[in-house]
Amino acid sequence: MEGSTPRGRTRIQKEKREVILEAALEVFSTNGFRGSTIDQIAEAAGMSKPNLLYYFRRKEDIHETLMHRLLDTWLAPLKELDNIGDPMTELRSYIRRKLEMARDYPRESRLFANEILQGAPRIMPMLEGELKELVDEKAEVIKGWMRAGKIARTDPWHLIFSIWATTQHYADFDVQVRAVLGPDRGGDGRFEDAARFLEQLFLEGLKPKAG
Amino acid sequence: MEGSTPRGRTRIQKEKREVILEAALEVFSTNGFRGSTIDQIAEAAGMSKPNLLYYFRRKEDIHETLMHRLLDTWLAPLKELDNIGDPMTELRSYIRRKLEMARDYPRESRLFANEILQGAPRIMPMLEGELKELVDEKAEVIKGWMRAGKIARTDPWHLIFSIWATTQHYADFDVQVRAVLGPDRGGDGRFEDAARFLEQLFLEGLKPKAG
DNA sequence: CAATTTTTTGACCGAATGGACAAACGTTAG
DNA sequence: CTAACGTTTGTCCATTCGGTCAAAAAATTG
Repeated sequence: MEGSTPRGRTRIQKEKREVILEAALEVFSTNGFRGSTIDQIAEAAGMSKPNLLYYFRRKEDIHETLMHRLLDTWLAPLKELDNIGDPMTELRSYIRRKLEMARDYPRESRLFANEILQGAPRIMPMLEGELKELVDEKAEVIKGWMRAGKIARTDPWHLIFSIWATTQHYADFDVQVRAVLGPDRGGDGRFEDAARFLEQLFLEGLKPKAG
Repeated sequence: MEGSTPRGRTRIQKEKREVILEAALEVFSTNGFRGSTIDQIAEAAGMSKPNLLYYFRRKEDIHETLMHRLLDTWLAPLKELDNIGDPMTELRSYIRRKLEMARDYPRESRLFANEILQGAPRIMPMLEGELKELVDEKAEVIKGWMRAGKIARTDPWHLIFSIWATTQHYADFDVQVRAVLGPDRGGDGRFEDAARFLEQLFLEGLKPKAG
């Protein structure tokens, strides 16, 4: 007999859950959690509301599943920051990768931003646990680079914040960026321009001082 | 008694409208527009729902009034960016002022962020009009500094974006910042640390290259 | 094929929500 | 006192929304 949480998931269940999550990502990221309705998600997923609720019992279950997946993807670039390679190269790669994620996964970025903006009610423990540990660990790596005179001495935590802020800005504030740049400069090239600018800002700004 | 009610708005009306806007700022900035209810705002303002609706006919009227005021305040620092003073000093002042606004008016920042995140449905014309013009104008000022060799050559628009992103990050992503910094470093001092870091990043990153 | 299980949907429910409205309340002027 | 005006609230309404349920429709299995 099957238990309360059927581990055995049929082919249809797996597929439909994916379709729902994809639709929910679209809807949640543009309307926020409370601003989204199950009907909207169901329609975007091409099924009826009761049918959707057959796969996810509650609206919040969809959001939770989405958020849980997101975090793994989202932190992957930082995890790759390694103290093996050349510090400046490592930093440049990290900035590049984060900017690429803002370009290729803007919905995920907005979903995350929405959650944080509202006070992170559903992922607070994760921020104080997993995320803090990871950042602290990488801050140590960066501190090592500073001690070795490879990059300028500064606050590693705020350095990480500034990389997050500047790169995610191009996903979260995309409409503003495009509006300000206008039709000519606001096209696809904006990410290249941003990459060039950020690279210059961070690499020059973090050049080690003699002495 | 005559002339004591300019433009047909009594003293009580002015006062109560202020109370409501203050309450609405609190509620909207933490729950978003759709996530906020008139009842919540009314309770925060210390009055009944019908009474609130006596001062603002619709929920959206409150939001609109709030948003309109916000924009003036929000763009003031950039308007002050002047080509009279020393470029580096001007930039430092601008960064300082923006960071102070993130510290002192986080609710306003979140309200704005919420609006942009949702695609700026209510303020799009403003972004493409007033805001774009202002930024274009200031970009010219910055370009002048670059031509004069006062700061490094780079993209002025993305420079402005990066200042917006890094400073507003401390308001919009406040919970994440505090969670990552932890109880010790996440206290009131975090803004001083941020100011020090950002100053270093931008001033070093924008130092003019010889030649 | 029939039996059984999984998937889908129409109809429905209760709670929340934005908003309307008239009655009541308070204040001031005659 | 009354009349007039601005303010406040209890009550009500229509809609929306999250979620349930039973029963039909596919799909799977023996």
